[in-house]
Amino acid sequence: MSQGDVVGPVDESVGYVLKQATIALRSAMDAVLRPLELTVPQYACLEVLDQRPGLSGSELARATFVTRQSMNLVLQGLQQRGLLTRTAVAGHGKALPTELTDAGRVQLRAASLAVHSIEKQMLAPLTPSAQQRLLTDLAACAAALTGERHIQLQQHTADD
Amino acid sequence: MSQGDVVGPVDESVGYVLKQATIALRSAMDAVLRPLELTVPQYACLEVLDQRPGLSGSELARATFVTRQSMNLVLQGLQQRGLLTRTAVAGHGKALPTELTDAGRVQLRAASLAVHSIEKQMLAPLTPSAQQRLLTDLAACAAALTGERHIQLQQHTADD
DNA sequence: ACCAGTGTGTCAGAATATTGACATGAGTCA
DNA sequence: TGACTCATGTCAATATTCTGACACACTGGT
Repeated sequence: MSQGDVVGPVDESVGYVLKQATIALRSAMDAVLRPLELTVPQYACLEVLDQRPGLSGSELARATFVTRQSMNLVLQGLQQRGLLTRTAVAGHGKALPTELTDAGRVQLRAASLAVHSIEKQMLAPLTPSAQQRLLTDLAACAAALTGERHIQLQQHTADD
Repeated sequence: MSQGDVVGPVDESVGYVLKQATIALRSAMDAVLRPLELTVPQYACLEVLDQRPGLSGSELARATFVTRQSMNLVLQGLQQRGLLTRTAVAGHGKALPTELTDAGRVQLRAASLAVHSIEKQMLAPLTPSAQQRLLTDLAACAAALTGERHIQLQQHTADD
């Protein structure tokens, strides 16, 4: 913004590369998830739920970056297939703790294997340390944007 | 898949971190784009079109990772606002080269500045070399997935 | 005990993107 | 020249997601 920043080709933009990677991963994921009759949001829901049982729909929604309403539809589909339970019907108004059933865990196990295989393939061109660095840097980038309310105190870590 | 791979917390998964970063960027982008009355897809279209004038709708769609149909709607909106032109109406059937108008370029200039500011903020926690590395690695990851038809010959580059 | 404030689940409507399909024009090859 | 294939633009229908809104339950303070 200060000096005359030439825009440069789009493929040097974070947004472009990020979208490219996201699309590629998303596409590969629902290719391997389709045989299991699972969508990506459904898989994400199962995965989070396995690691943090008893989460409510709203909490699940926040954890998977969707709205409560969208998560609700996901949960309905999963519940109808007997993959999870929601403490019966409480009529109206309060948090419904959600948990995986045995069938849900079985399904998740298969899905998790498939997805991890994809992620492994995606990271294959990178060395293990480069993989770890990618995750760390990506998380830092996201934090730099979401925590924009505060001034990020930039400490120059001479990492390379 | 071979050895007993513990699934581990989701936040160590590429997919999770990738989605996190994508959501953060997307959200920040349409926050700064909204005052300009531009959506993210619209901005992407303008940006690509500025760098590669004369592109057809289908080519534009591929460049921005959406379908022809979606791009068509984007183009219609942009055209109605006088931000781009499409060589009149050719009735039916053939590629319509698209170009930015002067107004389009002006609008893009403002949008580009805003978006670049966001991207800069996003990459702020990283050193310049780490930023470059992130882009490169991300592109490599995407390529590893989209070019999955071939066996990727893994050449161990001892980079770190 | 009362009452605002917050969080949650759910319903309804709108917006957006996708899939499927078709007609048209261009290029290729016999 | 004619037939075939391919790519493009567009229409229609479907699907997915989001925004807005409401009722209900728990928590805090008074």
